[in-house]
Amino acid sequence: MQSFTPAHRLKKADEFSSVFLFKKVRFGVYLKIHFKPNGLENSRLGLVVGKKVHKRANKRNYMKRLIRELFRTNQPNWNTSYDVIVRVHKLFTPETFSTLQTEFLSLTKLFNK
RNA sequence: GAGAUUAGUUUAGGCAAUCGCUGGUAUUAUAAUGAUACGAGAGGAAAGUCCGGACACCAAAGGAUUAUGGCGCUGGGUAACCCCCAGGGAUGCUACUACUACGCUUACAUCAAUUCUAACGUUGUCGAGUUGACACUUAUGUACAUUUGUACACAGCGUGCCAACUCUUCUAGUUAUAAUUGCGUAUGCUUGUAGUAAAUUAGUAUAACGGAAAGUGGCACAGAAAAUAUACCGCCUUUUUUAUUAAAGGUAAGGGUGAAAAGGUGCGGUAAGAGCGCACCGCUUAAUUAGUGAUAAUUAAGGCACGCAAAACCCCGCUAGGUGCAAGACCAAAUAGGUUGUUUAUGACAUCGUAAGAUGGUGUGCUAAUCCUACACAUUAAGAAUGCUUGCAUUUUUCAUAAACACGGGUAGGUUGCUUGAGCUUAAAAGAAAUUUUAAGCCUAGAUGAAUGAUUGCUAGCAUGAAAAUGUAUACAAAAUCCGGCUUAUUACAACUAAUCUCUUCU
RNA sequence: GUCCUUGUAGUUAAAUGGAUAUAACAGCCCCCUCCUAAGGGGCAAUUGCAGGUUCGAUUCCUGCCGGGGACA
Repeated sequence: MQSFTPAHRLKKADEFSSVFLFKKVRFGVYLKIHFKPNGLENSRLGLVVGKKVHKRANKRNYMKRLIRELFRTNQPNWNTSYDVIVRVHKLFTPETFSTLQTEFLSLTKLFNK
């Protein structure tokens, strides 16, 4: 089921820091993905988009929405449920969206069934 | 008329499908979340946080004063304003008028210079040199007084001028004609160029636009003088001298300095000058008239006394209590703690010592937990009743410690504040406008690691293209308690307004 | 979210509203030395940006831009 409810969000600071401390990272040109398998029914997503990527809020919000959409469409294919934190460290726009999509899929190929 | 640029105002594409997200309403299940259906879901600046408010809490009897900050032409609008509308004056820019200078075109006449040609002229003229005379200059010497001056004599160099002689060149010079250039006068320039202290008229733009005649301070350098005016070069008079040399006095027109020079321009006037007098303009004061008022106009008087800067201090008038929705209100876990309440348990012991105290035991702390060791702390007081062995025991109250439960505060967390409002749309009325009033209709985001997205199709539009068609479908930027403004960002699309420039046509 | 503070050579600082913006260290060039060090001389700033007030602005005023910090 391709849905995205509040149960799919990482919210507390403890949850974030536990994923960071697990120290499993995958790098790409635009993204950095921290992940940790959790024992829950759902995978959960956390996003980090810093002000250094772009100064304006509308561009940062756009990037967050795109990543959330990719997470929503792809996470039912994963073998178990993970806690995932995606960090953006380069600006992308609607023109570079397709390269971002291929990058995200290659980075999350590990999780697939 | 067309195009471009700049500035400003308005607008900020539409319809549909699939998969998702956040609220709302209804139904239904479960017990607080799920399912189904319906309908809603980002701006003109949501931004910057620069002003003004609503709202909430805190403080505060009421009033006044002081300090500090803000504002500052007039009238109106507004809940309020560093906001808006209208007006006043000021300043800048553009054009016009007037004046000045320069340039160009054409014409005229005369003068000057240069050139060409012709005539006259060669007993001439120009240049250079030598000699001499005179004048200036004055070393030096002598005499007299004494740190220097006076008188006399006076060489040489140099300068000026005159005379004579010598040398060199071959045309100088005069007259006439023509050409060129310059000056002058007049005319025109179908926007020629540049400027103008105080000014005229029109248009347009700008803004922290009270007071410099309450007081204190400032105005570098330059310059005579920088705010109590003053006199460098000058101008004039008188006296003086061989001499425009010197002295005294008058003056501030002109020059010079500076960002700024003590009302401006013109005429008269004067020895030269001066608001000394007059005309126009500006300034000050008073009166009258017009206007709600800022202010304007007119008249009279003054005769310049009053330079700039308050975005230096300051003075005058008006105005402001503080903190911000993370305000504030409510519910409330674990752990710890509470001058709270109830119940239960334990304790207030032994030896030595006159006493102070010491030792041991017991308890608590230190540990994730247990034991040992070390360390730290505590080991305390008072009253009543009953019994008898009369100073002991028991009971009880108070006290201390521990545990449990309750209570209240309160953290994490949650709920609320939260969106019906100085609201929006339409119409009518009042007003010059900002704006206001009335009537009818409407409900239009509310997130919290923070929703409003992704994909696809059609289409308005834009670009390319003869067409078919192809491409693009976009600028600046996203709510965070809510409103009114200001400031800043943006032209992608479309419309309108103004200014400037270019091109074309007509007169 | 509400506030405070600050911006000057590469760095750290200075400056009365008055003219080529000052000093130290670092950098570059030249001199000195056989070479280096030390020493001497020079260069290097659109005073964050844009407006305004003023005869004149690093300084005064306004608006933007950036840096740092505080509260909870």
